[in-house]
Amino acid sequence: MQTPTPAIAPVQFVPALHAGVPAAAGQRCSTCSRRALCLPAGYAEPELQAMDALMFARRKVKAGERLYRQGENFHFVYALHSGTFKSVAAVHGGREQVTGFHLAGDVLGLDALAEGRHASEASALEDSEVCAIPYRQLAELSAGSANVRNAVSHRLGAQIVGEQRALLLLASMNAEERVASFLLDISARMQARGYSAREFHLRMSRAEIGSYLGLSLETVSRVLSAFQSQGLVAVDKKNVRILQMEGLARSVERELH
Amino acid sequence: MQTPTPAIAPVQFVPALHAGVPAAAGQRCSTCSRRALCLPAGYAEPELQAMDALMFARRKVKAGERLYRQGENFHFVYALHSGTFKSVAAVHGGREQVTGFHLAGDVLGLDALAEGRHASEASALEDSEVCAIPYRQLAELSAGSANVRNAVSHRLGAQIVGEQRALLLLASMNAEERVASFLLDISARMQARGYSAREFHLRMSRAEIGSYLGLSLETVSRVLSAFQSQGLVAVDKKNVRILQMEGLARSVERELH
DNA sequence: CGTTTCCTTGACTGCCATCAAAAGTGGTGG
DNA sequence: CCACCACTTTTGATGGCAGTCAAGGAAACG
Repeated sequence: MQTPTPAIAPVQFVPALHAGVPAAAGQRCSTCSRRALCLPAGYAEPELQAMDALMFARRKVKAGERLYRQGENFHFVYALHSGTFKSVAAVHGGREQVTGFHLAGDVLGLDALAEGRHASEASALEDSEVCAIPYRQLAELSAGSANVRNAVSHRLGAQIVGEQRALLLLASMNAEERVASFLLDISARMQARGYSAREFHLRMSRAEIGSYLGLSLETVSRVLSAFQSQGLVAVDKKNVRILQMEGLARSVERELH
Repeated sequence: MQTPTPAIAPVQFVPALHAGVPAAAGQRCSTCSRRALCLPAGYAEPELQAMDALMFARRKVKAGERLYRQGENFHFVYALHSGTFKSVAAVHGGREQVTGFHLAGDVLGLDALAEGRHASEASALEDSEVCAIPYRQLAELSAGSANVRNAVSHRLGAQIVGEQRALLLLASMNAEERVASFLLDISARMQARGYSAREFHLRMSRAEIGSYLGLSLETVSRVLSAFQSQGLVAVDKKNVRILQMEGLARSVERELH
């Protein structure tokens, strides 16, 4: 059997500053209030100091602005300090597909690892702040520290597992199960960030939820109305209050009739 | 805002041998015919020697046997030397969902990176051989070598991108587009391994294809029959011959009416 | 050779997309 | 402050795609 040339694209690191957008340089992880949620969770003092030494920039990103675009060269991973983002992949026919939503502490941009180019774009759903961490420097740091290696690996693994969960959702759930699953997911992530698990504000539109869940925006709206009339949730526009957490959970798991 | 305790589970490495199954120890990447396809693609001499020094085991896995199970502790990543595997995640209600198919050169088991436990199970679709590489040793190797780091990162990134592609498929394609997309994917991967892109043997059942594509097995069968009657493919049981590659590609992209 | 599993094809049903319209919301500028 | 416009959301009516149920046939397995 002939072995063709390896399919591994060399990762290009261009040591240029990211285009546009003023940035406050020199952020310190060691004094950051979001540290426990973020990439440096579990770092010891030496690694924290090393992260500090990177002196990476914190950028403000306004609602609707993009952090990176599909096909763009890979320079930075972005730690989401505050705000909300969506990831969007453009499909062949110009249509867009939302592949994920991101909250504070999430790390964006890892989908560029394979090809050295971003496979999706990330845009802000509200005014947000991100720490732009040069990936090459992070990789170098990981050579010297098992903690850094583990943290990066953990993020990558979490993204893989998260996408697998989304696959399960899309492949095997009906509309009600998908929407219930979505609400519970957001709820758990809000709680993990210290917010209420029972009441939160959705930053994304029905159309974006629908794209993410593989449903039309009308179906999302209808299911939310149905949940409301069943007394499971109270929905007022983008504000959601969960009234019966277990009822929602049952909506997800009731596929074994 | 209160920051809760970090959600990072410590990865447990138990230095025990993998249970059961006789194994031929001491494989050498440097003399392996699959090297160019596999994890060590792009390694230089020093890294190859280091991989050789791991002296990891090659295991034979018979059709139907499992490499690891959901929830099992993470010890090894598996480089698929020959054969075919499927990854399966069990959903809450006992139902199963195929999350991927794997061919020679693919690396299995990376979904355990996040939690230290496998998030899915891998079972062989035919008699196969895998190289069981102790992850802890691979991680240590990656501390010293940028090539090893890049190779591992590249695999992780490829898995992320691959799952994103599957998300797009499930969220936005109809049955014909999904099946066409599946056939083209298998075709491209066979070609990348030096086999014919136009004629191959599917190792998986219609039910497994359906689970992977989010379709019923009957629908998979019907779409294959339809493609056959359109002269796009010739299907005989599990043997597939692609007659009009462009026709299939058009089936995927014709969603912009 | 019998048994089991897999595949194909048909008939029917139902879930959800699509089309459509009305009501609500937010932003802008006169 | 209010009028105006664009956008989002909700709700209804309809139709189509694919799931489900069912049965016959083919292949694989022991």
